[in-house]
Amino acid sequence: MVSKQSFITEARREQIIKAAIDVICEIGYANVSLPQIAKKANISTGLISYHFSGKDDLINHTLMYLSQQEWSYISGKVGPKQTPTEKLIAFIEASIAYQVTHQVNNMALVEIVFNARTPERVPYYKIEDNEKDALYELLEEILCKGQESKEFCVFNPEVASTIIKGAISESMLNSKVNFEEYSEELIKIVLKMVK
Amino acid sequence: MVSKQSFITEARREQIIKAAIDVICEIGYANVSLPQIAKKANISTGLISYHFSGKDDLINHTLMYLSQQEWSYISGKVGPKQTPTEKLIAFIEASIAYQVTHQVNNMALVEIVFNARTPERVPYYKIEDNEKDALYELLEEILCKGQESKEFCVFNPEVASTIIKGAISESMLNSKVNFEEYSEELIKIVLKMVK
Amino acid sequence: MVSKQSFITEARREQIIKAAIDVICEIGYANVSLPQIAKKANISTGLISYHFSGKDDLINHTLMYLSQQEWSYISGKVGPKQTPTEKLIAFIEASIAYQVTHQVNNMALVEIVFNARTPERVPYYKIEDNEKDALYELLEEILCKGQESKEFCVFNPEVASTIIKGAISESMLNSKVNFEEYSEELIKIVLKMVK
Amino acid sequence: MVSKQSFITEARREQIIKAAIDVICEIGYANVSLPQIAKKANISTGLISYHFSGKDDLINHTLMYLSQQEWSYISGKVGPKQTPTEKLIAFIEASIAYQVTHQVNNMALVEIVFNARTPERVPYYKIEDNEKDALYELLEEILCKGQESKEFCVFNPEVASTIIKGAISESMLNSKVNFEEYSEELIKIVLKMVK
DNA sequence: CATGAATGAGCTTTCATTCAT
DNA sequence: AATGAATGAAAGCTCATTCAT
Repeated sequence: MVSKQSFITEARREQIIKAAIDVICEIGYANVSLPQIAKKANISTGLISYHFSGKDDLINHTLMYLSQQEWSYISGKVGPKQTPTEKLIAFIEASIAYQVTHQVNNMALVEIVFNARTPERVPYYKIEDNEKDALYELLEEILCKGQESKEFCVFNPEVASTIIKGAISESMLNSKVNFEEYSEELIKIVLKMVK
Repeated sequence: MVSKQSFITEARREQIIKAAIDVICEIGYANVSLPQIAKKANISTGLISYHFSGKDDLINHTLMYLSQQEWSYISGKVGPKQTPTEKLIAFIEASIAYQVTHQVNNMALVEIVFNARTPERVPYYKIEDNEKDALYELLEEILCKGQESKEFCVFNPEVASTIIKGAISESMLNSKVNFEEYSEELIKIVLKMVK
Repeated sequence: MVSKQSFITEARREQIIKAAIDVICEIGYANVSLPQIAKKANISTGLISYHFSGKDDLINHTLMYLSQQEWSYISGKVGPKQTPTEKLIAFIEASIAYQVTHQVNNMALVEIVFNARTPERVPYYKIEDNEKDALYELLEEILCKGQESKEFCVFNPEVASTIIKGAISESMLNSKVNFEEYSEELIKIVLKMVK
Repeated sequence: MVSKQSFITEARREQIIKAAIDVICEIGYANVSLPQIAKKANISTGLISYHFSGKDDLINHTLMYLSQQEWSYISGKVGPKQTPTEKLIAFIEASIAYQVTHQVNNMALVEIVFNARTPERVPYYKIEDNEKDALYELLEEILCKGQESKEFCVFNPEVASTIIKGAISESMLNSKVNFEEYSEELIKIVLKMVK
């Protein structure tokens, strides 16, 4: 049983994280401040410090929250599929769909990953993150399984997964792109690539 | 004729821009401040305000500088090539080579594009930038020419260029990637894709 | 009869006071905060506010506690002695011994006396404090009795007591001092002074 | 030649230090804040940070300023005297006179010494400070010279100097004390002690 | 052209205190 | 009697910018 107190705390923490996500999207990571997050959440600034050990801690928890959301969405779509080809298609479709249906989440994730740094000033995008890598590993695993079963041809799976991930990420940046069309085309090209 | 004053001014501006690039790489866009750039350039903070109308202005000029550097490097490699296939290969090779030989420039460019926002809080990565688009257009042009000359098969050139650009960008984020190998593999796969 | 409730209350209050003494020694009066005292006592911050009307109230009770400890220690050693000379020696010995055997208490006392102020910003070391003055009065009484009985020569007892008190206090500040030697020497000199 | 710029800076630094001294006396070390010092000096808070690297730095410079003031006053009175006895008398007279004529300085010095701590939380009164020790050494030197010339009798000079220093310091704390009388009496007693 | 002095706003963090439970 | 949640104020510090020189 979860005590009432820890329930309140958990609810508050999630409320703060969601406010952080909104503010990050609206004004950008570089301009985010605790007072603005507090304002968005209609609480006092001090309450954020009460529930998180500091700004870094809040950002890290927000990143974890966002990574888990993305992971559970995509892996949920891929899991039920049987063959590597089906899984690969599902992976691409789900990845792009997530960017459309969870725009705010996706944008906040990008903002954090490309802006946050460790206290030693190492950029987050140069660190190995479990959740981020989890999606990479899922994709690589699909590609390898496909090669083992001879459904896919011979290619370097790591390079291929990087290409696919890059193509997915890039779609967000090209405002001219129609996501449905892009998704279909990307699947066609990728299938041509791996078959 | 360029006056002596404007010559000094130009030299100063470039000195400041280069210092800004270094500092952005070292501590990240979100942590950059004019005093730190001034320190790196061994000048007073006020001098930056004298040569640029503000922090935003300096960032914008730095971005333009970086975009032009990248553009001239890549287009310089692509230009001499004759056939679309050769041009495509040269584009990919040059793009990845630039990331390796101009790491600091590339990193600063990424930092700015993914962090800076207009005064209205619109992220730079959602705006159409002339220089950024210039590379996109060059790539799309290569692809279209190749399709016209029947060297390339039928595919949506906009989607394809987004995929290629994404694959190039992503390489920077995957620390495990060996750039030479990645470049070769990517060319193979892209050729398979377009042929 | 003391009720169970007030017994618990008293125990809590002493627990908090002792935690306050420890924290004051460790980080200094100027840096002390209720949360840190609560942490040291393994209780919630709110509980301190429940048992004391505020931070000032806690400090005042801590000061009273420390003054009483010192007073009972020293007066306990002096009381049994018979002659003024014996009492004077006992006073000096006990005063210096207390600083050695109750270092933490002594240090916390000094920290509070030299740092705390009334709400009107009057420093505690400029106020007449009953317990602090009690020791002064004891010493002056000894000196006067000795003059009355002709054991001591003629001198201004108030000045002499201030000198003796100062010599005792100062010993704490000179890290080179060996307390046993200092105590012996001080007694010699004081006896020479009063005889 | 001192440049005009460094002159302005020096004047500002001294102005800030003097404001700090006043505020420390008025509200006590534990309550001092940069905004209050700035208010007293009629400048912005940021300007203090511009001239000093931080609050600690300002406090340290204030302490140095106060120590040097005291040292130059006392050593200035002692220096011209010829015999150890004369020097000893001058030392005591000057020490107590300084406390009377420079009450604010003396109080601020006491506040800092008894309240400030290093970043590692070591109290200043447990550290060896050059200026503080300078006065101690001057006194000990006087005592030793007097013993060498047989003007003074045999005693432990370190203990004696601690006693004298303590007697001087304590005078500040006893509000009943008349300083002139105290000075005279103390000299009498000390001379009796050393002769 | 260049500097150093100066300001005011903003940030992160900590604190004393209150209150519902 | 005791806790945890919450607030508002204040702290130290850094910043972007301006300005006199």
